[in-house]
Amino acid sequence: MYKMLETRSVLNPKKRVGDIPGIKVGHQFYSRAEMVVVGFHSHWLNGIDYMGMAYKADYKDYQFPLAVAIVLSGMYEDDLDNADEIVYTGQGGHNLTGDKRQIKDQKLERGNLALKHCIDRDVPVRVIRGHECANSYTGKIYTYDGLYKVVKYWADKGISGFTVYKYRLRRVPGQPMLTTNQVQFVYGRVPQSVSELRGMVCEDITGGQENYPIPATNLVDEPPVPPSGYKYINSIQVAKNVKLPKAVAGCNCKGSCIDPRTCACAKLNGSDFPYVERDGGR
DNA sequence: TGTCGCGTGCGT
DNA sequence: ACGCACGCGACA
Repeated sequence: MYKMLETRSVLNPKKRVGDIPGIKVGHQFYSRAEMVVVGFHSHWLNGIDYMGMAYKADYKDYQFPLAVAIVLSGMYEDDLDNADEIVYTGQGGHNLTGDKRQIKDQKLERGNLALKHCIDRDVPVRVIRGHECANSYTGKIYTYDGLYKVVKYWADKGISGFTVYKYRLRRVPGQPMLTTNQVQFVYGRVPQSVSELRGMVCEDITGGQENYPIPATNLVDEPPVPPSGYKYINSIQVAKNVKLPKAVAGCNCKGSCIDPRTCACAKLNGSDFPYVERDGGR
């Protein structure tokens, strides 16, 4: 422990906004602790890493607390991950153990307040995604996916009926392509055989819920990392613990209410994808 | 596979 | 000094 503190003080004693020297987009960590050690994300449990009031003197004109990094692991039921666009759920009211669902209303404080303050002055946030990975000693791998900007936030009623704060993040352009789970969907092209697809990571990301399988390939990761942290319902990527509600009797939505969390009768209607499905995992 | 409980740095 | 938090390993 002393060593970790020492190391940390040597590497990046102070939190900072934006990139950390030596850690490029696509960098893979094998545990949360590794990120703590290099000061990339200074919590081993928290999703939101932010600079507290102590940093106020260093960054005049900025509102504090101010967020610098977040981790997406697919643990929050109200998250939506769409690669370049993310809807991230704030912290709090979360049942850390057991079913990992929301059990209380969230408040606009701590990390939630810190993310809100990022909007005011376009402060970019480092985004790290967690994937399941058999090769890692923790069974998980965490990848730096680049800087995102928080473009808006709002309060919402989450799936479990409690107030959650949501943050829409958009990836800053001009960065290397998403190296983690750069999953290229081959929807629309029927391969002669499965083996024809290079870098196949998943034969059907919908898990058989669609009429046609939607395979995904990954030509970037070495070895390829399959989509795992999230699951797909009606082609919509949702957190793992999202459960399909009962179909609304007599609903004639014909797929228009395509969010599976509000309507079980939503169907995939042709090529009309409400969310881009380029990104597989998490 | 799911659940449980210990775990610890950081912000207040 | 206290409480929070998107891990992690253990056990069944």
